[in-house]
Amino acid sequence: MATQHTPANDEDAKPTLSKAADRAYDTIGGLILGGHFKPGDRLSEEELSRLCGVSRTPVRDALRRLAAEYFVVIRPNQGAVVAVWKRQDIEDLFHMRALLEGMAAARAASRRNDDCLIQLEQCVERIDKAVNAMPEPDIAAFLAENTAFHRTILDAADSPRLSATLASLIAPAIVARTAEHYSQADLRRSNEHHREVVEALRNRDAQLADSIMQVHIRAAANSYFSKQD
Amino acid sequence: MATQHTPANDEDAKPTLSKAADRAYDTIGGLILGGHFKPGDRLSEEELSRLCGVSRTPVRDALRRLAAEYFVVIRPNQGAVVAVWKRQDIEDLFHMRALLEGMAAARAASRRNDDCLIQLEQCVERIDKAVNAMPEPDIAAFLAENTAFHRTILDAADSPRLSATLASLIAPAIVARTAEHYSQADLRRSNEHHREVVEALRNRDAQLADSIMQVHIRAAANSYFSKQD
DNA sequence: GTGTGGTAATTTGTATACACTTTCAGCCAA
DNA sequence: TTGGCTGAAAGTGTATACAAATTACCACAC
Repeated sequence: MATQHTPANDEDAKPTLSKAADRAYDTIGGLILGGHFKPGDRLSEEELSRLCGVSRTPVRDALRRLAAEYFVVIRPNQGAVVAVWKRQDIEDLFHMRALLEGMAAARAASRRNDDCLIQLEQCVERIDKAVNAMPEPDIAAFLAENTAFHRTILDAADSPRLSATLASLIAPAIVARTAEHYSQADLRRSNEHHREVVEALRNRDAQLADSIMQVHIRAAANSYFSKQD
Repeated sequence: MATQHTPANDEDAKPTLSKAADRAYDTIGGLILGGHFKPGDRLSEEELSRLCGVSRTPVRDALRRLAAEYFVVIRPNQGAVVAVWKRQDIEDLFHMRALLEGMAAARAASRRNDDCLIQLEQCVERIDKAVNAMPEPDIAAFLAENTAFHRTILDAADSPRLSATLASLIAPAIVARTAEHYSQADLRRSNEHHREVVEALRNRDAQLADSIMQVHIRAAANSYFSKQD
């Protein structure tokens, strides 16, 4: 899910970005993440269609998708507003993520193959490099590899429904902000959790993998809120 | 979400069934549940618009909603097909439901008020009546009250995100088929679980509520699969 | 007979016009 | 001034026409 859409006129390297609905989705998502629209703001379909350069039809489609991911809230005959996420909502999000990613880790422990382990180890190494980069941690690389790590486990769990549900919970906004709030110590500890998860998967210890993953997510939640305000 | 309006707990008695998109949603969902469209069948937007008596626009809207709830799968430029649920998918569904409804029960244990308890007790009594109805259990009444019971707990948990996520997991199709597969003994045991949950909520024992609810959902899964084939 | 290419038919994706609902400003009456 | 009514303005919901993409089919070459 590409939420990034820099206003700089980049050559459309991806041929199928021409899809109006996708462009609307990316543009609106970018405007929300970029702060142009703040929580509670009303989103007029006509205004969005102007901003996106497409008609209202794909804009409506994009809004429904964003609503399914809880970025916006749509009330019948009253239009869409940017969702307001209270602290409790985000706590719930982390809680649910912890449960479901724990389940994913447990299943991955039973079903993993050797190739999966190799990939995970590579992720861990790359995250190490990103965390210890000088003069300061490479947040972008950390994010990319962290996402790859969790996605690899999710793939190994081999449950389409679990993947889909988790995808809607791991809002890119939250993940990005979490990393911003991480201190270097937090990042290091996070990757230590990754190492322990890999070890549990290697030993096919489902129970342990579940527990560690839950600890991992809850630690992320703590970091998020400790730096919050 | 609202495919059936059971008389048990309708908040908005507004007969806004005139909404074309809602009618399309209900109609298509009904055709799938009723077996007119079988898993794997292709869903032509034009054909559906004829069947629903509305234009393609609300049909597309309905299809997107159904896709968000995993009733159908939409592939870009290739239309929608009725989702095929393999046994593993349904097992995963129950597993996720167990985790999240357990979480809901735990939170409800902390936040419940007395009115909530009263409602739950009423549900339990009504379910008793439905289960012991002569000459045979009243499945429809059981379903309605069972849904009301779980929804009451979900409301008491007071977590919009949790409610929304669970709503997408508790596909009406599965719930209905589960009840069909229940024996009378299963139904009785199910309501015993309900009683235990209520007792845990009364004592504000979050851990116990969580555990019982997970047992409750897993028992439902067992009943589902034991009668399956 | 089989594989390939190209064209036509079907279907999805998008744009636009119109109908209906909500909202709010303005006005009248109490 | 306040309360409620009315009607216009704005915005969402729906229908339809058109564009783009996919699929099916048939001719043709090998």
